[in-house]
Amino acid sequence: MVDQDALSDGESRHTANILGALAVLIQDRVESAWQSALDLSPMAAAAVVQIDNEPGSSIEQVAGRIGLTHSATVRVIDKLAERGLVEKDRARKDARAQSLKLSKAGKRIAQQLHETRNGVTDDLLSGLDAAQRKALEQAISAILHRTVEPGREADVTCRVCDDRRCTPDICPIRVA
Amino acid sequence: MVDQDALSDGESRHTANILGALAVLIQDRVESAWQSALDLSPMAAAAVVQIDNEPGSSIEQVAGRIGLTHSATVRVIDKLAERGLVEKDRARKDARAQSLKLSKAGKRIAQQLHETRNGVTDDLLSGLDAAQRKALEQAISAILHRTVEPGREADVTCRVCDDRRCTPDICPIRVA
DNA sequence: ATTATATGTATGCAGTCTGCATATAAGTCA
DNA sequence: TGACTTATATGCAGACTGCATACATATAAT
Repeated sequence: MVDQDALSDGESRHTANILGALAVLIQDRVESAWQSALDLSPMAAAAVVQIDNEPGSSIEQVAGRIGLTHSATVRVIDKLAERGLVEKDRARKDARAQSLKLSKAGKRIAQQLHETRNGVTDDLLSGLDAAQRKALEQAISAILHRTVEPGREADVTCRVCDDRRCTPDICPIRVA
Repeated sequence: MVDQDALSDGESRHTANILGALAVLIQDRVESAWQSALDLSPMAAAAVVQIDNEPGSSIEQVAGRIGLTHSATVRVIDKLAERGLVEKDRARKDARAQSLKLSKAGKRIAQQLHETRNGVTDDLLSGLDAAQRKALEQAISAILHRTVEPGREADVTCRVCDDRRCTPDICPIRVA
């Protein structure tokens, strides 16, 4: 039985499959390392990153950028606050909203979180030569640029990115 | 503050980060499509794929290949059996073990599951030209071949792969 | 054959994560 | 002032998971 895919090229069929396997591998390694080394769930890690990147954010804003409902985000941040990683302050301008920021311990966790994730992805790349890396960079950039729609999906896709490694002006998802 | 990564090349630092973002994107799209279109959790999908690939497997064997504990796998398969997707029969050789196989509906779901995942990854590749695809294939193959350790991690990484697109003799994780 | 051990399944229990519905507080506008 | 919107918080329920344990079956040693 032949499947009805858009791509008829047999080579690309294989490429698409191993691309999916690579995604599984990366997420498995990153998330299990976060859990075991830092006791952070995937969404807790995302919340930490977002509060680190945009101090003063409200819960609502963080929820939108990590792709959770508001109530789920309230609980994620509640747990982080109980652990002393996040500090809540009612904002001056709008007394409804929380103004979130990381404590010193939270900032430390944020750095470790990025190091952990970067350790995984750097290790994957470390066996490639310069030409292979350049080709990979170019292909990934093209994919992200073409397929990620701006707005919510872009934010959610970048929810755990390291902004020291991908500022908005070079992010293939953001760049025009 | 400069971080202490193995890779000092600034270009590779960016590449590693967007590689991580790509993994997030793929897993988000695949898993949310499975959930909304087929009502399958990520691990339920993996169990279906594994039973499809190796009919007659025991629960224990499936657990090992998808990376869950035995008890969690019992429940995943129990739910699939309740839905009529999986059929359990006590094996003849060993009356302790279940011999799992997919029902007709289960096989249909398995095909849809692969089509859904392939739809996501094919779409990502569809904007690349032949040279880019070839370079990507080659880089991903090199990464998987070098970094995935045989045995448990290999099995778990391949837990939702489409064996019509990646037979063991061409799988970069399996080949010597 | 009997007994001890190992293997495969199943289940009680608890903990985490999530979404929906709802309640409360605070801001906005007619 | 009153109606509406926005931001947060919480009760509730459901899904998923691991640990500890119970039970059945197989295997091996005596």
